[in-house]
Amino acid sequence: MLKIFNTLSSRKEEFVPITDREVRMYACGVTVYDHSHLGHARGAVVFDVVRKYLQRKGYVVKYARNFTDVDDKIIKRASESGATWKEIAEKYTDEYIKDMERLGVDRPDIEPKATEHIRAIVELVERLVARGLAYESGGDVFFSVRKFQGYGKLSKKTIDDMLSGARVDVNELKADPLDFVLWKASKPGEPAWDSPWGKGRPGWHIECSAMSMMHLGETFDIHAGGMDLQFPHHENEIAQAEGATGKPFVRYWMHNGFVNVNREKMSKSLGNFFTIKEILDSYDPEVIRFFLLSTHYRNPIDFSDQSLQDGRSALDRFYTMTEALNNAIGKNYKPGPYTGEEISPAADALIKSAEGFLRKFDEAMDDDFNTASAIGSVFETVRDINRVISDTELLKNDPHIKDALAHARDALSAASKVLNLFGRDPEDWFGRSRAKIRIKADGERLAGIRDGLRALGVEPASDNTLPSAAIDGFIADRNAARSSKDWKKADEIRNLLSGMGIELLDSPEGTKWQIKE
RNA sequence: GGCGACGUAGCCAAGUGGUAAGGCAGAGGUCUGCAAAACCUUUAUUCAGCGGUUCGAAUCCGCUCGUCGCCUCCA
Repeated sequence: MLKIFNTLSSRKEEFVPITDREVRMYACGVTVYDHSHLGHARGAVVFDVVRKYLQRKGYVVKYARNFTDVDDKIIKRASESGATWKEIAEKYTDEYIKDMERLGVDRPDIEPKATEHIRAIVELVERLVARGLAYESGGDVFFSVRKFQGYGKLSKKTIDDMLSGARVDVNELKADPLDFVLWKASKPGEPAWDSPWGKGRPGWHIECSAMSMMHLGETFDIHAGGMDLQFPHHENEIAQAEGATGKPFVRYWMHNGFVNVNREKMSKSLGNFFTIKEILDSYDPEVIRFFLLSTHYRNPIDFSDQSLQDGRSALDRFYTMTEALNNAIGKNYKPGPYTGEEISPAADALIKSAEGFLRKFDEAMDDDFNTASAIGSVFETVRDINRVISDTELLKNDPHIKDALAHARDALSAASKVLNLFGRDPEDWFGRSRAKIRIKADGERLAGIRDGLRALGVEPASDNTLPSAAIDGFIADRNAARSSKDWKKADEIRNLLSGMGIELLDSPEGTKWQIKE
C-alpha cells in the first residue's frame, strides 16, 4: 500500500487516486530567467522517481510540469542583457530541458508555458471576479484573501499570523494588504496581452491554477513542488482554483526539502548555488542523481564534494559487481524455466535474497518514496551477489547458481528502472567507451607523463588527449614485461597510467582499465 | 514575534513501540609479483540532554539546548 506524506494533512496517507488506474500529477517547474542549480534538479529528479514508481505500481500517469516564461525576473534580466524577454525565456527553457535530460529525468507528458495559456488564465480571473473573490483596481486584478474560506490551510497559517508576520506589501491599489495580484497591468515595453482590464500579464500564481486544471481537470491527484512554494504560491493556487470551482483542487500535496550548502539553503539570493552545468563538469550525471536520491526527499540534503565523491565510490562498487556478474554468467544470460528439480542451498538462498530485495524495495518506496532506504537494500543485494561470485568453486560446480544470479540481476534491474540509477553498461560507467582520454595534469607532472608516453611509443595530442585504443597497447607492453617477470617495467607502466588517472586491474581473465576521476 | 522541520558512528544516511539497514572512510585477515576489487572479522550497549508513559522507547509525551526553513521572488 502506497503512502504519501500529504502537506495538507501533515501526515502520511494511503494513496487512492481519483480514477482507478490513472494518476494525474503536476509539479511546479522553474522560472526561466537563469541557469538552473542543484536545488532545481532535486525536485525534478525526485518527482521523476515518483512518476516512475507510480508506473511500476501499474498506474497510467499523466504528468505535467510547467515553465514560467513571463515574470518580473525575466523582464529584468532582459532589460539588463539587451535580449528580449522571449529570448531569455527560450534560452533557459532549452537549457533546463538539456540539464534534466542529462540527469536522467524523463520529459513530462505536458510542459505547459504560461504565455501559451493566457486565454485560460484570463478566463480563470474572470470567474473569480464574477464570484466576487477578485476585484479590478487600476488595471490590476487582485484576489480578496479574506473572502476565501480556508486560506492558510496548506501552510497552516491564520490570517492573524500573516499580518503579525511583519512585512506587508504596501500597495495602495490593494483593498487589503493580504490580497495578491492575479493580473498585472503592463508598463510600456513589457509583455502584454489583451484582457477585460486592459493590456496586462498574468500574476505570479495564477498560471499554475489555470494550466493544471486545464490539462488535468478541476480536481487532480498530486501537486508537487519545493518546500518554499508552500506559502504563498501553493496556498494561492488553492485559493484561486477552489475559489473559482468550489471543488477541492488537489488531493495530495507533496513538497521536497532543500539542497543546502554548509547547512544553509542553496539559493540565488545567498549566492551559494552551484549550477547543474558546472557540477556536471566534474561529476558524472549519475553521481548527482544518486546523491539527490540518497536522502529522503523531504529532508534537507547538504551539498559537498565529499558527498558527491562518496556517491561515486558507491556507484563504483555497484558497477564493479555488475561487471564481475556479467563475466560470471554472461551479459545476456536469462534464467531457464524451472524444471522442478531440487535447488542447491546456495542458489536457493540467492533467489530468496533477490525476492526479498524486491519486497524491501517496494516497501521502502511505498513508504512515501523512501529512496534512501531502497538504495540501502540495493547494496545488501550487491553483497549477496559478490559473495556468490567470489566463490569460484560454487560458480563452477553448482548447476543452479547461474540462474540464481540472473534472477538477482533481474530484480536489481526492476529497481534500476524506477530510480534510473545502476542501469548502465559498466564499460560506459568506467569510461572505457570514451574515444579519448584527457590527461588531467599540468606543469612538470604533465611533462613527465608526456615523456613517459613517448618512451612507450605514443605521442599525446597537443590538446593532451590520447585515443583510448592506445591503452590496450600499454597493457600489452606491461603484460609482456610481466610474463618475463620484469616487474620494474610493469610497475613503471602502471604508475605512468595511474598518474594520468587510469587504473589497471589485473584478473585471471586479463587486464582491464578504468578511469578514476 | 508567528508557524514548521530536524538533531542516529569519523562523515553521509535509513529506521515512528520489541532491542540500531546501507554507503563512504578506518583497522586486521584471505587472495595477489605489485596494485585494485571481492570476501571474512571489526568500528554506536547506543540514537542532542533531562524527565515522564510503558513489561519494553531512537521511536510516544513534556521541558531544555542546538541547527535550519517559511512568514518577501525562490525548487
